[in-house]
Amino acid sequence: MPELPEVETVRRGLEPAMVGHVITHADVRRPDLRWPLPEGMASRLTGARVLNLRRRSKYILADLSSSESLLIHLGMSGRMVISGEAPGHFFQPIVPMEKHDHVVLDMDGGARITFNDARRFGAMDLVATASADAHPLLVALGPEPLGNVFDETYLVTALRGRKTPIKSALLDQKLVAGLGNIYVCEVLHRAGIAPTRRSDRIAAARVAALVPAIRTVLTEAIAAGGSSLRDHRQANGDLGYFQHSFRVYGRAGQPCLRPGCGGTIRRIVQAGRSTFYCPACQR
DNA sequence: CGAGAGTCCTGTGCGC
DNA sequence: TGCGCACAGGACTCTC
Repeated sequence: MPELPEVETVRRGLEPAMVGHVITHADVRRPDLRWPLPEGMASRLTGARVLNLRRRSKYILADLSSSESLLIHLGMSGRMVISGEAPGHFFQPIVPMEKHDHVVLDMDGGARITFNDARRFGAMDLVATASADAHPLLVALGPEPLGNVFDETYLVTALRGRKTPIKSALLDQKLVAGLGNIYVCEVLHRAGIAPTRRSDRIAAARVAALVPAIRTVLTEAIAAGGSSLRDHRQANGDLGYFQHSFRVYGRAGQPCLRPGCGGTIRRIVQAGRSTFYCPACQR
């Protein structure tokens, strides 16, 4: 699935097609994704103008002129595909309908937004804009890793007393919101911390070093348009290319890329998810 | 409460 | 070519 950089890339790609434009037609092609879609979704969207698109963690929020916000989560395999055109933008010719196209939005500028999600772990909901932050899916999320609240002091405090492996802690969206399996692996390699290490047994200085490592990896990944492995595309159809910058993810058996390390990347399983790391330079 | 396992769903790639 | 299995970028829900 899309992690924070992929979601941010999608959000940015949607902006020219959606922001300032009215949804002229909404086609809701099945009653549910991960959960039931909201009651009357198509009619509540039709005629609404998209005021802006924002991101919270791995969620996209479209604030509408109807005082509601459309909440979107891409799950593991969700994609937003833009076709048609918007004033000053040509995306691609309107694409024929495909399997797993679940929601289609036509904008008055001429763009069509198609939400496709094979595995249907994605979600959409409509919520009053004024209380969007209180939505059950958002209310317990931790700070944004690229925001001001997330800093060395916060992370040191948050990890204190946690016995869980640092990999699991960083995947916990209540601790910090937006990291997923790939970027946690990459961050831990850059910080030189073993993914299996107990969270409460990492020296404060090394925990502090995680903060710039997280910021750097996420920022670089956003600049690269995210990572395209299977499903992720930028909304304009382009592939992201941060996967070429992976130092550990998917590289089991290959040499560690840290200069002078000479170790070999290993794959282990933690909490049912693959972890990639270098046993030689991650401690 | 924290931590781990099970769960949802479909597609793909691999070994045989 | 077909079959079965492992695995996939998430995260909620249940159990201990």
